[in-house]
Amino acid sequence: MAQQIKARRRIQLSRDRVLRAAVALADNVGIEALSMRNLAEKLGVVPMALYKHVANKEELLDGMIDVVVGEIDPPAPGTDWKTAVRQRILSARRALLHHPWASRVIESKKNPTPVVLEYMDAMIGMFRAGGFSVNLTHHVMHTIGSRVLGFTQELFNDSRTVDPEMQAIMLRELAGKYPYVVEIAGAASHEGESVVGPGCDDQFEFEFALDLLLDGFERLRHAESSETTKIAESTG
Amino acid sequence: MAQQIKARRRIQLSRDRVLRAAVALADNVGIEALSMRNLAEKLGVVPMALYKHVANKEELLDGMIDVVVGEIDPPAPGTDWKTAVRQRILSARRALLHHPWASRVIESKKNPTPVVLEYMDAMIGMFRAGGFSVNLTHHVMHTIGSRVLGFTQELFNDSRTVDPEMQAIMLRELAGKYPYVVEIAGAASHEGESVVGPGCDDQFEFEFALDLLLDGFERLRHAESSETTKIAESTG
DNA sequence: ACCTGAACACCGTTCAAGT
DNA sequence: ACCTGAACACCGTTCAAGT
Repeated sequence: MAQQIKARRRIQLSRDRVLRAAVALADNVGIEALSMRNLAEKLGVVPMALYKHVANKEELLDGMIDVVVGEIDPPAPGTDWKTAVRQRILSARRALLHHPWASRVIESKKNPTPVVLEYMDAMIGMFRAGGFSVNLTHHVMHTIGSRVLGFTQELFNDSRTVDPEMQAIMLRELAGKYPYVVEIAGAASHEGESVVGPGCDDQFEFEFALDLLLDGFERLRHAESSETTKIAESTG
Repeated sequence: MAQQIKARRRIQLSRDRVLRAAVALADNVGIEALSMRNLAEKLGVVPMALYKHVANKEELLDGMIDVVVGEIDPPAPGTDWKTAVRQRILSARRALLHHPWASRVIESKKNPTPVVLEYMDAMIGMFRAGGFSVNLTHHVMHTIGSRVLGFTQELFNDSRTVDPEMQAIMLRELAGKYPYVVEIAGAASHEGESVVGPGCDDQFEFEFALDLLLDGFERLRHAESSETTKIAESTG
């Protein structure tokens, strides 16, 4: 019996196994509850054993990001830039939604991991292939911001589990203090159920914003290329 | 001498004094180095004394956010929605830039503080006064996201102090691996100085994105009101 | 040479003992 | 009743002692 447990613990620890266990643990208990000690226990290993495979917690988090970004579908070949960008971003969103902690960890890093850099490079390449100039592509990438990885920081953070206390307060007192907020919150939840929650359709809002941005980019690209055409005509 | 020190420590501790000291400390040493023990020492007070004025660290952070949001200029009266929104957001940006930790703390909260709610309410009110429907305002607020408070999460986090190691790596190896990233990084730093850093003009990029969004919103509002006019005409 | 238990220097917060 | 020192239950990581 004890031997069996020992045998199970003997499954070779590898960087990959450490990272996958860390991702699973963060998915289950939340990123704030993920600790080196905690993760080691889950793997049936002494805390210091982890340091064979990751230099420190920072590197562990880097590796976890790479696992998540690795779940993003490869770019679809042979489509126009707008469709290609849209599809890839929505795929990134799907991956990120499976790991709610990932966006926060990505933000907290000050240097992107090679895997993230590769993703960004491919995205920039889509715009360049679509006829955007280097400069316009640069501005466009800044404008799209974190949405390029499928997330935005929501100021009202968690719309799924609305604090019932918050909900109660909102309805009585706050309707007088924040009439516009309440007006919008009320309009968003015409589905029934509750008056405040479950809030709005996050996917719809994400795509609404994404499409507004992509339409804006398209307009700027046309303006840019007609600029060039005009110059070519006047000098040609 | 000892009496003098004692006297200084006797300056009445108040919630306000605690919050201001916390903001100053976070400004100086960074949010990750701000601890209850740390802050207490700065105030010449025993750690537990703080708990008289804030229930816990969470509430301390809430209070700190309120201090920062309180630095945002009031909305300018008597201008069109676009100018008013633009000015307020740029003022928010100015406030947030003085406290680099603030955006991260705001994001990490799951319920907005009353002060943030009030700010949001005023912003929503600007759109409503500008003729936006409740639904369109809702979508617009989601689209603008955290930019409404003057910040976006930068995926390449700190453009001011570029890691020299990163810089060195980028130039040699990575130029082959991430050609598009390097192309953009190169174009952004035509000022001279260094090839990668100091990167791009954050303020320009922020305003570029903000204006693209505001233009998009304006277009949608016009589409919406001409919709209404058409219906009014056909039924009138 | 490799592995690992104990220890270090922190945290936020509880709680009981002091005034 | 108020204040506060010690203690609790954590953390990431170092380091020396064991094999």
